Amino acid sequence: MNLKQLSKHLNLSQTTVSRALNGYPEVSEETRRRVGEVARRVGYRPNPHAMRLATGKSHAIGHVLPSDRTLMIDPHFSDFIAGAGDVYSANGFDVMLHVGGLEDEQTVYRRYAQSGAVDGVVVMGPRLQDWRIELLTELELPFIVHGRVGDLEDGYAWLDIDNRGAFRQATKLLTDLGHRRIGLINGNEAMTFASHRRQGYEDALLANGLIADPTVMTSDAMTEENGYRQTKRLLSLENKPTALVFSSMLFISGAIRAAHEMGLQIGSDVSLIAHDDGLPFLNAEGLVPALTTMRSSIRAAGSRVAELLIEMINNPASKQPHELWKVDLVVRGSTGPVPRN
Amino acid sequence: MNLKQLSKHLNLSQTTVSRALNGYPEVSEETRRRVGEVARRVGYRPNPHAMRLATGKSHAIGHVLPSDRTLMIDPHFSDFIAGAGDVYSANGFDVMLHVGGLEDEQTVYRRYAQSGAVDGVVVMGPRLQDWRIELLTELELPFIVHGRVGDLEDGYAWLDIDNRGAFRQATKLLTDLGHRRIGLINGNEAMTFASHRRQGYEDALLANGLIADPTVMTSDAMTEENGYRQTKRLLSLENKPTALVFSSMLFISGAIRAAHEMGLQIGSDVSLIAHDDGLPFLNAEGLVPALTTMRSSIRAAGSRVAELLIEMINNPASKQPHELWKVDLVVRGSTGPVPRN
DNA sequence: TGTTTTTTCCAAAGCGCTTTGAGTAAATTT
DNA sequence: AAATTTACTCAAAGCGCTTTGGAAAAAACA
Repeated sequence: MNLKQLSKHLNLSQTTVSRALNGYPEVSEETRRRVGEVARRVGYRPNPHAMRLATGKSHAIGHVLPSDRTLMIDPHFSDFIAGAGDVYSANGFDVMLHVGGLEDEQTVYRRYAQSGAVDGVVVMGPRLQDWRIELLTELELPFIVHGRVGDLEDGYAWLDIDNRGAFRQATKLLTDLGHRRIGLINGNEAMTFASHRRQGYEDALLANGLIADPTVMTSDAMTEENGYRQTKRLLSLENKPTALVFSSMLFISGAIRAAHEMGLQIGSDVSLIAHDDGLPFLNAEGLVPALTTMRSSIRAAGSRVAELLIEMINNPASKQPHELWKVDLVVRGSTGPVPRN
Repeated sequence: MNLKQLSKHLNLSQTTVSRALNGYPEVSEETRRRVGEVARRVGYRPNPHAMRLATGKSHAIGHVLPSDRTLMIDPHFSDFIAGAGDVYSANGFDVMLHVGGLEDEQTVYRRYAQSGAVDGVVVMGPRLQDWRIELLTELELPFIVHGRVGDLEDGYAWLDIDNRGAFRQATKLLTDLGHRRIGLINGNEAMTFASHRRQGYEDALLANGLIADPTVMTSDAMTEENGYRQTKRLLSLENKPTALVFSSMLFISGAIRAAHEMGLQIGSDVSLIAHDDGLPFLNAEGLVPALTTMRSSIRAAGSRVAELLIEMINNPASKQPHELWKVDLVVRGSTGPVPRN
């Protein structure tokens, strides 16, 4: 059933029916009601391709997974998109996903922009230097970044969590507990989030007159295995740290394993604290002892990013949103006073 | 730059240019070459919406995440789609993703079918009873299932791994090592894959004259926490199992944690074996001892599923593919002879 | 009553592509 | 040389929607 048939069925012109359906004012309430009624009854659904062709709007959002995508993004993607998806579909937007393939990432964006395949894109996993911002700006394709590009705050829309503040606070918690030698097990620091986390960590150390020691700082793919290796390595050092700060829950199982293996009690012999994105298969509270975390729902971020982008699309005049989310520090049993000896 | 402009530029009709570009035979090689050349030079790209409207083909594949989606799907989704994405983009297909939202899942499929928004869909995470097969068949929307629906093997396209065989083999490995009391820590058995795994486990037990004991079998969300809890619970039983079979690596960190905590040596006091989908952040080999696994790349499955679906779409006459993949059993240090005492 | 404004509706022109049905020039047959 | 085939190319008609520019009918005004 298409518009033509529907309008014939109603004894109205296509124009009127279209207008009635799309809420234009040039049609009487009575007519609108009648049209809506019949449309519903016969199950009329406008053909999206025709609509897109006619309007030039695609009602779709693009998500392009970087081809050099890493563990910084992948395991978190499902959750992020789960949050965003709710919002998209509530607003009648489709999501167009692109991952890998021969076509290089830049080409994909160009294609999106030029063809109007999507009305906007969300940029995930920004790096300290990120060509995507420039490209998308030039292409005039609306976009929002989940995270930030280095310390750049203007000229593009973003939603980020306060990684720096979170790690500052977390590290401060440890120094307040008397720890003086604190390790950082970070993700790849070419990524902005990891860089910011390191800064926060260093902030807190500096505030205590401590200087960050590269020998107890790592920057690596966020895997269980690296969590294990690095923890083991750091805790085997001559001058070993008494506390460790982790950039991801993905490290944690490995870290716990390493600590156990070395006969160290978590929360007393060594304090652990991790950033927790709320991945549903890794619950910080279920650990023993429960893990002290910096908690921030990546899923909620997904929802909000989607909202903001849709707002930008519907209202291009609105000003670029910049949202910095506070991260909650949840103190649990894995952090304790520095062991004396 | 659109077709009209391009054809004017070439002094040819739109028809000829279109045909030249799309490989129709009615155009001379010389013309085709020239058209291709110029099109490339000016960066002509057909408008996808117009193409879709004209042909009725969308060149897009739908992935609908179940609204009651679970941990059976989510953490694996990124990897599956990473595999599929390569194939999609190599073949010029977009992926249309739908997750959650108000609109119920069934409506989404109906919309897809009726509007031609996608040329086909892949069904993920099939259950023992799954309404999606019936619906999609009725809608005549090409689809392929990753997994199977209960024991149904015909009437729809699928690619599955031999879960039953894998778990039979894994369990047999344990019985061969002398284990007689073996626990199963499974995912939600309403899902086909989990059900099949249980069958395989039971097969092997039966083959040894053992009967499956429900007290050492669990069916639960695949999380670290449940891995810990269930392992701890089972290993605390009066008549405790000497070996455990896990349906997912997601359980494993928790399980190891539990074993450590109880002072049990993995591989000697208790044997562990898990199914490994190859999630990149959880490496079975990096564990200590390295974990014995049933390994099957979910990413490779994604690629193959995509290939098969595209083949079905391009060639509707072809017969429904049914592929059952063998799962490799990789024996490592976490399994050993039953402890005597 | 005639004129102007408002309300309600419509015909037709796109949007950018594919595809049908023909037409012309060149090559081949008769 | 005429008739037939073959090889190329084209004009025009969709695909199903939105939207422009009016027109007719109804309401308001003079």
